[in-house]
Formats: sequence, C-alpha cells, structure tokens
Amino acid sequence: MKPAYYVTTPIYYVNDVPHIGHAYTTVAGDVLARYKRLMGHDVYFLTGSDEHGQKVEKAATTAGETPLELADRVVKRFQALWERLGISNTDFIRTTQERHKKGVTHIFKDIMEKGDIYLGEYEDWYCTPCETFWTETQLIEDRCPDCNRPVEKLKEESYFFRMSKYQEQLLAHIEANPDFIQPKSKRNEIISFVKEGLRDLSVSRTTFTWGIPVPGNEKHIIYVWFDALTNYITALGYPEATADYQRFWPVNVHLIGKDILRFHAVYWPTFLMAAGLPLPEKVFAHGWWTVEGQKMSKSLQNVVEPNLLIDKYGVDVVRYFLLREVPFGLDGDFSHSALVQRLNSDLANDLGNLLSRSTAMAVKYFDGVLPAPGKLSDCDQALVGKTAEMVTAVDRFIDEMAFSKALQAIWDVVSAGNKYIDETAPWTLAKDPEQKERLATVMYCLLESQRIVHIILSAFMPATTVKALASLGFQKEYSGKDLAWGGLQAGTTITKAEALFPRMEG
RNA sequence: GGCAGUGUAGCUCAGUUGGCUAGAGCAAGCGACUCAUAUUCGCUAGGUCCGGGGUUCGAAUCCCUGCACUGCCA
Repeated sequence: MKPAYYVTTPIYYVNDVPHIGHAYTTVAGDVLARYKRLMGHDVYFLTGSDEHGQKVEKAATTAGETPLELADRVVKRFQALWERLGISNTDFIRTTQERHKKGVTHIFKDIMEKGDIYLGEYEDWYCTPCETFWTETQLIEDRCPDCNRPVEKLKEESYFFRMSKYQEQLLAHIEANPDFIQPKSKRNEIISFVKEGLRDLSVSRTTFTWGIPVPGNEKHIIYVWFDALTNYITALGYPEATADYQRFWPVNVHLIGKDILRFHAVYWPTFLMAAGLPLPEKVFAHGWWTVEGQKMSKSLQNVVEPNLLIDKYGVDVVRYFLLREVPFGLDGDFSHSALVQRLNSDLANDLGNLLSRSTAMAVKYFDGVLPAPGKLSDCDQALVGKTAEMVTAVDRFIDEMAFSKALQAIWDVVSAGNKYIDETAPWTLAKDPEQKERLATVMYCLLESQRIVHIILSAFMPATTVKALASLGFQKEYSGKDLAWGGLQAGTTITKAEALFPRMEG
C-alpha cells in the first residue's frame, strides 16, 4: 500500500484579496504534494476558505448582500488563482459547507461534554469605535491603544476552553518532538509563550451572528479560530471515521504564515488534546514577503497581485522565484528586478539554454535520433554520479521544507551539464568520424541527465517539465522510479527545444 | 521592560563539536569556446568576519561588555 501524505495550507479569509503571501503558502504546499505524489505517496492536499466572522458579516451588509453571497463571489477569486498557478489540491473546503459545520459542532460539543468548555463571563475593556476588546494590561493610560479614546468595561457571557489545563501536556509534547514546530526560532517563541502560562480561551461570541452556533445555546457563535482550525479534520470527514480520516489524520504538515503560528501551535493542539485526537506531526511557519523593500500594505498600494505576475512572467517563473529566492521560514523581499534576475540567470541562461543547446546538437549530429551510449568515461560517470546524488539530496531537502536548497541542488546538476559540454566539446568530436561513438555517449549522458532534472523539477515547474520532456522524446507517464539513470531509450526522437524561458529586459 | 535571535566580500547569504592561505551564488573585470536563448566555460574578490576586552598554542566560531537591527511576550 502506498504511504499516505497529508499537507494543508491555511484556509484563506474571504474578506482578503489574494496576494503574494497566499500564493506563497499554496505553491509551497503544491510542491510538497506533487513531489510526494511523484515519489509514490497517496497525497491529500487541502486548501480552502474561511468564510465566517464579523468582518465578513459587515462587509456583506455594506455591499448589500448576504454573507454567503459575498463568500460565494470572493471564493472564486481564490479558486481561479489556484487554477492559474497550477495548484493540484485534492480538496477545497469552505467553512460554510455542511460537512464542516457538522464537524465543528461535533467537536465543540464533545469537548464541552468532557468538561473542557464551560460557560463563563468575559470581562474586558471595550473600545466602541474600534469594536475591539482590550485586556487591562494592553491599555495605554486607561485608553484604547489604537485610537486613544476612552474604553468601557464590558461583561459578556462567553464559553471558555480550558486551555490552561493543557499547558504542561503541550509543553511536554513540544519538547519531546523537536520538529513539531518549525523553524526553530519560531519553536523557541512558542515555548516561551507557553511557559509564561496559558489562560483559558474565550471560544464564543455574541456580538454577531455569522458563524456556527454553539450547540445548545444558539445566541453564542463559535469563535472563528475554533471554527477555522477544525477544517483540517472536517475535510477528511470528521467526526465520521471515514477512510480519508483514518488514512490521513494526523496531518504530516500544516503550512502557515508566521502571523498565525500561535493558533496552530498552541490553540489547535490543545483543542485536539481535549478532544482526544492525535496532534499534527509538524507545523511549519514561513516568513513574510516585503515588496521592493517595503512592508506590503493596502495603504501603500504595493500589494502584489499574483495574477499580474503570472501575466507578465508566466506561472513557472513565479513558482520558481517564490521558492528559490528565499529560504522557507525566513522573510524575503519581492522585487521585479530580483525576479527578472532569477529568470534570466537561472532559468533562461542555465536551465533553458542547456536544454536548447543539447537538443540542438542531438538534432544536428544525429538527426534527432538518440544514439545508444558506448562505454562511459570518468567524466561521464561523474555526471551520472552527480545526478544521482542530487536526487538523494532533493529528497532530504524536501522533507526539511528547504525548497530553496532543493532547487540549488538541482541547479548543481544543471551547472554540471553545462560544464560537461565544455569538457567534452561535442563540436570537436563531430568533426572526426572516428569519434562517432564517443559523441553518441556524450549526447546520451547529457540528455539523460536533463531528463532526470526535469522530472524532479515537475514538482516545482510542472508546465516546464511537459515541454522539456516532449523535446527529449520522453512522453510516458513517469514516477519516482524514472529518476534512475537509463530511462531514455536509444532511438528516441529528440527535437530542438524552444526557449523554455525567454530572457527579459530587467 | 523580559526572553530569543541577528550583525561575515558591492548585494543575498554558507560557515559543523574553536585549527591549514575565511567560502558560495549574483553583480563587476579579464580570457577561452562556438553546440546554444549574445548563451556557456575558466580565472580574478586581498573582506577591521559590528566595536572593545578576555580565555586559548590558536577564535568568525567560546566568555564578558558596548553599539545597531529583528522577532516573541509584556
């Protein structure tokens, strides 16, 4: 039986406009999903939308529509973007779907019955204009820290989750599982946060109605994060013990942005503990993108619209840039000049040109019919070896979520290919009929190495792989087994590749 | 204010348990080739490894201190 692999992105809030940050997480998830599928895993790749809450309710009212109408309208923007980005998700969950509401209601009720959700009172300082609650300590000179206006003490009935009860259990789990929260810097932050003490968490609101009601007390709406986080199991069919649920839970990795780490590394695991369910294997918080050196913000109007990037540069260029430019987990800067630099240098000059010069020679020297290799020389063996090492290295880097390093490892082979041509100088061999067999061997090694490169690159740049393999005459369905040397058959038709990535003016 | 972390070539960064002349990619300069998307290949960086002090035969790597920046919490 195939091993199972479950990867998720957060569900995106329908009140947001899709930007580069959403695309980043989702592309990363897609690379994992495609890579694991390639390696023979049975993959469940989940993304979706978070559609409840006060902001959506309000935005809908302003727009003169129902919240669901708004969600229906906006969710299409996300789905259309994922389609364009080549995202291969197996499911798309919306928190307004019945399957989700059913599961949330169930787990809430279950925890309540076990005694870890109780009715209490929420007492805090409320700033009416900002519609925000503040704790005593957050106030600045007894005024709202945001607008500096006076606040009033407000008491509200609320359900609480007994999060404090799980402090030690959570801490023990984090310490026993060094990879549970990544990267390490974020893990440290969570450890110190938990050590400072967990308070019980308010998990219901009465100030709005757009959400899932608390079972048995409908004037309370379940807190949006409790609602949203549960998507990771409701998508699999929870509370039913469906085949998917049994196969895929616990999840291999939740990919998230660093801004929502606490919800995933503290709230969610303790909810699961209370419900008696297994914890995620890994929560990985990636960094933020700045844009041309500045923080992305609506007021600066510098929000990068992924659709425009795709229009301008192409899907695979965008996917490549996002994962290559910055180590996953660190912040990075998006700029057009950096993207064009990557495009010209890595994609056009190195990768694209290598295929183009290689296939051109195969056509020129062998009429496009791949010759069988003869005996391999040391330098051929070196290329074979490098290619094989790369496959091993990529596997390791992918498991570490080190996408950038995985791509660098692949580029080591691309670079080795370019050097190999220089060392073997096929144009010289071609002038001497006696060297025909040597030339055949060189051409074979050169093209075979690239076949493997492009198959492994299918996780990152699926559209490019299709083109590259077509010109290499490798048209069959492929899998991880095809990452082994020797897949290209003599006699295969090689056609000169079009420029995979035309250069652009910077 | 508390805790954690960062500061290495023009830029982005690697530098394991302290040890040969401190590395990579990109950018820049020079040279070579011509199969290729004017692409590729080779050579060239003499950088106070943030400042100061200390430990050591020896520190970018350990300790102390100062400065700058970042994150989490308050």
